[in-house]
Amino acid sequence: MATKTASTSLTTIFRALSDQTRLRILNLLRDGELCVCDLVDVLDVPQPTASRHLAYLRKSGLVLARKEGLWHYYRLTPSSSPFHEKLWECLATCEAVESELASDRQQLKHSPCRDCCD
Amino acid sequence: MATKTASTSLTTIFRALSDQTRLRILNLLRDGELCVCDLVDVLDVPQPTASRHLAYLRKSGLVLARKEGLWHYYRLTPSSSPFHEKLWECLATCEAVESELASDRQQLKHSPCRDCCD
DNA sequence: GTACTATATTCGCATAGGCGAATTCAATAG
DNA sequence: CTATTGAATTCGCCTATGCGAATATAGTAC
Repeated sequence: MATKTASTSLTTIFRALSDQTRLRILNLLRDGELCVCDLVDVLDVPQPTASRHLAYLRKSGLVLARKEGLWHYYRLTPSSSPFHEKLWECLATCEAVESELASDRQQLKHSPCRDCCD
Repeated sequence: MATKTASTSLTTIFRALSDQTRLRILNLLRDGELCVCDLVDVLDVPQPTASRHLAYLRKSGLVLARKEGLWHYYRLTPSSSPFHEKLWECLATCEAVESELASDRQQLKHSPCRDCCD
């Protein structure tokens, strides 16, 4: 199973971005770390769905997790290569293409859960 | 089928990049346009495979095709938005991550078919 | 210990998408 | 017209992956 890991790392990363829910998660994390409840709230998806996609993003190395009591905070992995840096720059331009991404972040600002976790 | 087109255009593009063969094709096209026979030669894949992936890239808007007699030339779609531009910049950094992409382009320089088509 | 809460994982199912093989289409040459 | 060549498409088959539902885990409070 791990035989082709090395040669497929880039495709794994792009595949992580090829799902609307994961793209929305990554876009939301651009503002800083969020707990799963924040994401569930803004994305309006079942909690297991959010967790599943976060697991995918963790495995592909795009996000990092941090536990604090019951809350698990996720954040974007800091860029560690020119590729990684360009990828985040590319992510930052996605909002201009899809309005849903922009409205997600707008909603985040007014989220009551966001305030309590901050 | 076209109901969710608008909300999935970004994911469609990232999915196009999430396949190793398509990634190799896009990377090769960074040097300029190539015909299908060039790609088949360098990628070492069956011709229908190359055509199938090129069709995918065409539909996702990442490449443009041009006919000239029997030959079909493909090239990267010129960037038309900040997102598109960043995506190509990101593509340009992929070679440093995966050596296969770099060796593909090396091979292209020595390809006899490349010379005949040029 | 039990109860509660936040998150993660598993299961079963359905769809998407990749591949090899064969076929078809398109353009040129004779 | 036929033959040839470059490219595209179709057909089965198989694997990957997304989802909803249910369950499990982990941490806190009592």
